[in-house]
Amino acid sequence: MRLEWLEDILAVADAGSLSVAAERRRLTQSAFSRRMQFIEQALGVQLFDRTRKPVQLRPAVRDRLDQIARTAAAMRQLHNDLQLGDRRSGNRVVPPASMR
Amino acid sequence: MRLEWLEDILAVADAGSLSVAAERRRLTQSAFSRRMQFIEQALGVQLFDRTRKPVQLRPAVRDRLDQIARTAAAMRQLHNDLQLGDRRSGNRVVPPASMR
DNA sequence: TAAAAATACTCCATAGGTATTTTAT
DNA sequence: ATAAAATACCTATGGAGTATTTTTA
Repeated sequence: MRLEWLEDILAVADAGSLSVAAERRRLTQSAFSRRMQFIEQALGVQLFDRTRKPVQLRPAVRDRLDQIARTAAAMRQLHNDLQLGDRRSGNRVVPPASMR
Repeated sequence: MRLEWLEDILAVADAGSLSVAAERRRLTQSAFSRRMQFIEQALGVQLFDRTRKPVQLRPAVRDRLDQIARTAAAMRQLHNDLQLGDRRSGNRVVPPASMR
Protein backbone atom coordinates (compact mmCIF):
# COMPACT_ATOMS: atom_id res chain seq x y z
CA MET A 1 0.00 0.00 0.00
CA ARG A 2 1.40 3.33 -1.04
CA LEU A 3 0.58 6.94 -0.33
CA GLU A 4 0.67 7.53 -4.10
CA TRP A 5 -2.16 5.05 -4.54
CA LEU A 6 -4.34 6.92 -2.09
CA GLU A 7 -3.57 10.14 -3.88
CA ASP A 8 -4.47 8.51 -7.19
CA ILE A 9 -7.82 7.36 -5.85
CA LEU A 10 -8.55 10.75 -4.31
CA ALA A 11 -7.66 12.40 -7.61
CA VAL A 12 -10.20 10.25 -9.44
CA ALA A 13 -12.85 10.94 -6.83
CA ASP A 14 -12.18 14.63 -7.11
CA ALA A 15 -11.80 14.82 -10.87
CA GLY A 16 -14.66 12.52 -11.76
CA SER A 17 -12.81 10.68 -14.50
CA LEU A 18 -9.60 8.80 -15.08
CA SER A 19 -8.43 11.09 -17.89
CA VAL A 20 -8.76 14.28 -15.88
CA ALA A 21 -7.23 12.62 -12.84
CA ALA A 22 -4.34 11.53 -15.04
CA GLU A 23 -3.58 15.16 -15.88
CA ARG A 24 -3.65 16.18 -12.24
CA ARG A 25 -1.30 13.35 -11.44
CA ARG A 26 0.89 14.39 -14.33
CA LEU A 27 0.64 11.10 -16.17
CA THR A 28 -0.66 10.19 -19.59
CA GLN A 29 -4.13 8.73 -19.76
CA SER A 30 -2.82 5.29 -20.65
CA ALA A 31 -0.20 5.17 -17.94
CA PHE A 32 -2.77 6.23 -15.37
CA SER A 33 -5.25 3.66 -16.61
CA ARG A 34 -2.69 0.91 -16.23
CA ARG A 35 -1.66 2.19 -12.83
CA MET A 36 -5.21 2.05 -11.53
CA GLN A 37 -5.53 -1.47 -12.87
CA PHE A 38 -2.38 -2.39 -11.02
CA ILE A 39 -3.68 -0.85 -7.80
CA GLU A 40 -6.94 -2.74 -8.10
CA GLN A 41 -5.02 -5.93 -8.68
CA ALA A 42 -2.74 -5.26 -5.70
CA LEU A 43 -5.70 -4.52 -3.44
CA GLY A 44 -7.69 -7.39 -4.90
CA VAL A 45 -10.63 -5.05 -5.35
CA GLN A 46 -12.55 -3.41 -8.15
CA LEU A 47 -12.47 0.30 -7.35
CA PHE A 48 -14.65 1.53 -10.21
CA ASP A 49 -17.72 0.65 -12.18
CA ARG A 50 -16.23 0.47 -15.66
CA THR A 51 -19.52 0.02 -17.45
CA ARG A 52 -19.92 3.79 -17.09
CA LYS A 53 -17.95 6.46 -18.92
CA PRO A 54 -16.50 8.23 -17.13
CA VAL A 55 -15.90 5.49 -14.55
CA GLN A 56 -17.91 5.68 -11.33
CA LEU A 57 -16.40 5.05 -7.94
CA ARG A 58 -17.80 1.91 -6.35
CA PRO A 59 -19.91 2.64 -3.27
CA ALA A 60 -17.48 0.79 -1.00
CA VAL A 61 -14.80 3.26 -2.07
CA ARG A 62 -17.02 6.32 -2.01
CA ASP A 63 -18.00 5.50 1.56
CA ARG A 64 -14.35 5.48 2.54
CA LEU A 65 -13.08 8.64 0.91
CA ASP A 66 -12.77 10.24 4.33
CA GLN A 67 -10.76 7.37 5.71
CA ILE A 68 -8.57 7.43 2.62
CA ALA A 69 -7.99 11.18 2.94
CA ARG A 70 -7.14 10.94 6.62
CA THR A 71 -4.79 8.04 6.12
CA ALA A 72 -3.05 9.88 3.31
CA ALA A 73 -2.69 12.92 5.57
CA ALA A 74 -1.18 10.77 8.30
CA MET A 75 1.36 9.42 5.83
CA ARG A 76 2.33 12.89 4.66
CA GLN A 77 2.59 14.07 8.23
CA LEU A 78 4.92 11.22 9.12
CA HIS A 79 7.00 11.89 6.05
CA ASN A 80 7.37 15.52 7.11
CA ASP A 81 8.06 14.71 10.72
CA LEU A 82 10.81 12.31 9.76
CA GLN A 83 12.33 14.84 7.41
CA LEU A 84 12.28 17.68 9.89
CA GLY A 85 13.45 15.50 12.75
CA ASP A 86 11.53 17.80 15.09
CA ARG A 87 11.25 15.65 18.14
CA ARG A 88 8.44 17.61 19.73
CA SER A 89 5.79 17.13 17.05
CA GLY A 90 4.65 13.96 18.82
CA ASN A 91 3.88 15.98 21.93
CA ARG A 92 1.57 18.55 20.39
CA VAL A 93 -1.22 19.74 22.67
CA VAL A 94 -3.54 20.00 19.69
CA PRO A 95 -2.92 17.17 17.23
CA PRO A 96 -3.12 17.96 13.51
CA ALA A 97 -6.44 17.18 11.81
CA SER A 98 -4.93 14.07 10.25
CA MET A 99 -4.42 12.57 13.69
CA ARG A 100 -7.68 13.50 15.33
CA MET B 1 5.79 6.88 1.05
CA ARG B 2 4.90 3.22 1.29
CA LEU B 3 3.54 0.92 3.94
CA GLU B 4 6.39 -1.46 3.14
CA TRP B 5 8.90 1.21 4.12
CA LEU B 6 7.29 1.62 7.50
CA GLU B 7 7.34 -2.12 7.96
CA ASP B 8 11.02 -2.20 7.00
CA ILE B 9 11.87 0.46 9.56
CA LEU B 10 9.83 -1.26 12.25
CA ALA B 11 11.56 -4.53 11.42
CA VAL B 12 14.96 -2.94 11.94
CA ALA B 13 13.85 -1.36 15.20
CA ASP B 14 12.54 -4.68 16.38
CA ALA B 15 15.38 -6.86 15.12
CA GLY B 16 18.22 -4.56 16.11
CA SER B 17 20.19 -5.05 12.90
CA LEU B 18 19.76 -4.84 9.14
CA SER B 19 20.74 -8.47 8.55
CA VAL B 20 18.19 -9.90 10.96
CA ALA B 21 15.54 -7.51 9.72
CA ALA B 22 16.35 -8.63 6.17
CA GLU B 23 15.46 -12.21 7.09
CA ARG B 24 12.18 -11.17 8.66
CA ARG B 25 11.36 -9.20 5.55
CA ARG B 26 12.33 -12.19 3.42
CA LEU B 27 15.04 -10.37 1.51
CA THR B 28 18.74 -10.98 1.18
CA GLN B 29 21.03 -8.83 3.30
CA SER B 30 22.28 -6.91 0.31
CA ALA B 31 18.87 -6.24 -1.17
CA PHE B 32 17.63 -5.02 2.18
CA SER B 33 20.66 -2.82 2.66
CA ARG B 34 20.06 -1.16 -0.69
CA ARG B 35 16.37 -0.81 0.00
CA MET B 36 17.03 1.05 3.24
CA GLN B 37 19.45 3.32 1.41
CA PHE B 38 16.76 4.03 -1.12
CA ILE B 39 14.22 4.82 1.58
CA GLU B 40 16.63 7.19 3.26
CA GLN B 41 17.24 8.89 -0.06
CA ALA B 42 13.53 9.13 -0.80
CA LEU B 43 12.80 10.60 2.63
CA GLY B 44 15.89 12.78 2.48
CA VAL B 45 16.86 11.60 5.93
CA GLN B 46 19.51 9.47 7.54
CA LEU B 47 17.61 6.83 9.52
CA PHE B 48 20.58 5.06 11.12
CA ASP B 49 23.92 5.73 12.68
CA ARG B 50 26.15 3.68 10.42
CA THR B 51 29.31 4.16 12.44
CA ARG B 52 27.97 1.38 14.66
CA LYS B 53 27.60 -2.28 13.83
CA PRO B 54 24.88 -3.25 14.02
CA VAL B 55 23.40 0.07 12.91
CA GLN B 56 21.66 2.18 15.54
CA LEU B 57 18.38 3.94 14.94
CA ARG B 58 18.78 7.71 14.97
CA PRO B 59 17.00 9.36 17.90
CA ALA B 60 14.62 11.24 15.60
CA VAL B 61 13.42 7.86 14.31
CA ARG B 62 13.41 6.12 17.67
CA ASP B 63 11.21 8.89 19.04
CA ARG B 64 8.70 8.25 16.30
CA LEU B 65 8.39 4.49 16.36
CA ASP B 66 4.92 4.83 17.84
CA GLN B 67 3.80 7.20 15.14
CA ILE B 68 5.27 4.90 12.53
CA ALA B 69 3.51 1.88 13.99
CA ARG B 70 0.17 3.65 14.18
CA THR B 71 0.42 4.99 10.66
CA ALA B 72 1.31 1.53 9.39
CA ALA B 73 -1.69 0.09 11.22
CA ALA B 74 -3.95 2.71 9.65
CA MET B 75 -2.68 1.75 6.22
CA ARG B 76 -3.28 -1.94 6.84
CA GLN B 77 -6.72 -1.21 8.21
CA LEU B 78 -7.63 0.77 5.11
CA HIS B 79 -6.29 -1.97 2.90
CA ASN B 80 -8.50 -4.48 4.71
CA ASP B 81 -11.55 -2.25 4.73
CA LEU B 82 -11.27 -1.71 1.00
CA GLN B 83 -10.86 -5.42 0.38
CA LEU B 84 -13.78 -6.43 2.53
CA GLY B 85 -15.98 -3.65 1.26
CA ASP B 86 -17.72 -3.67 4.65
CA ARG B 87 -19.43 -0.32 4.62
CA ARG B 88 -20.02 -0.14 8.36
CA SER B 89 -16.41 -0.13 9.54
CA GLY B 90 -16.33 3.66 9.25
CA ASN B 91 -19.22 3.91 11.71
CA ARG B 92 -17.72 1.93 14.52
CA VAL B 93 -18.61 3.18 18.01
CA VAL B 94 -15.16 2.24 19.24
CA PRO B 95 -12.51 3.03 16.63
CA PRO B 96 -9.63 0.59 16.20
CA ALA B 97 -6.44 1.40 18.08
CA SER B 98 -4.78 2.60 14.90
CA MET B 99 -7.32 5.38 14.58
CA ARG B 100 -7.50 6.57 18.17
C1' DT C 1 -19.96 9.92 -33.50
C1' DA C 2 -17.30 11.83 -29.89
C1' DA C 3 -15.13 11.24 -25.47
C1' DA C 4 -13.32 7.95 -22.26
C1' DA C 5 -10.81 4.02 -21.28
C1' DA C 6 -8.07 -0.01 -22.56
C1' DT C 7 -4.40 -2.26 -25.15
C1' DA C 8 -0.05 -3.09 -28.08
C1' DC C 9 4.51 -1.92 -28.48
C1' DT C 10 8.83 -0.18 -26.98
C1' DC C 11 12.20 1.58 -23.75
C1' DC C 12 14.70 2.41 -19.49
C1' DA C 13 15.03 2.58 -14.49
C1' DT C 14 14.02 -0.06 -10.39
C1' DA C 15 14.74 -3.77 -7.48
C1' DG C 16 16.05 -8.32 -6.83
C1' DG C 17 19.79 -12.12 -6.47
C1' DT C 18 24.82 -13.94 -5.89
C1' DA C 19 29.43 -13.00 -5.02
C1' DT C 20 32.75 -10.09 -3.05
C1' DT C 21 34.72 -6.31 -0.48
C1' DT C 22 34.87 -3.04 3.22
C1' DT C 23 34.40 -1.79 8.04
C1' DA C 24 33.45 -1.82 13.12
C1' DT C 25 33.95 -4.65 17.07
C1' DA D 1 39.25 -12.48 13.25
C1' DT D 2 34.44 -12.16 12.78
C1' DA D 3 30.08 -10.43 12.00
C1' DA D 4 27.64 -6.62 9.82
C1' DA D 5 26.98 -3.72 6.08
C1' DA D 6 28.08 -2.01 1.52
C1' DT D 7 29.20 -2.58 -3.32
C1' DA D 8 29.83 -4.76 -8.14
C1' DC D 9 27.70 -7.16 -11.43
C1' DC D 10 23.84 -9.29 -13.77
C1' DT D 11 18.94 -10.08 -14.85
C1' DA D 12 14.02 -9.59 -14.76
C1' DT D 13 10.18 -6.76 -14.22
C1' DG D 14 7.61 -2.46 -13.45
C1' DG D 15 6.09 1.46 -15.10
C1' DA D 16 6.55 5.18 -18.34
C1' DG D 17 5.58 7.07 -23.20
C1' DT D 18 3.27 7.11 -28.07
C1' DA D 19 0.05 5.22 -31.10
C1' DT D 20 -4.01 2.71 -31.73
C1' DT D 21 -8.24 0.28 -30.71
C1' DT D 22 -12.39 -0.60 -28.13
C1' DT D 23 -16.49 0.94 -25.76
C1' DT D 24 -20.05 3.75 -23.54
C1' DA D 25 -23.20 7.67 -23.85
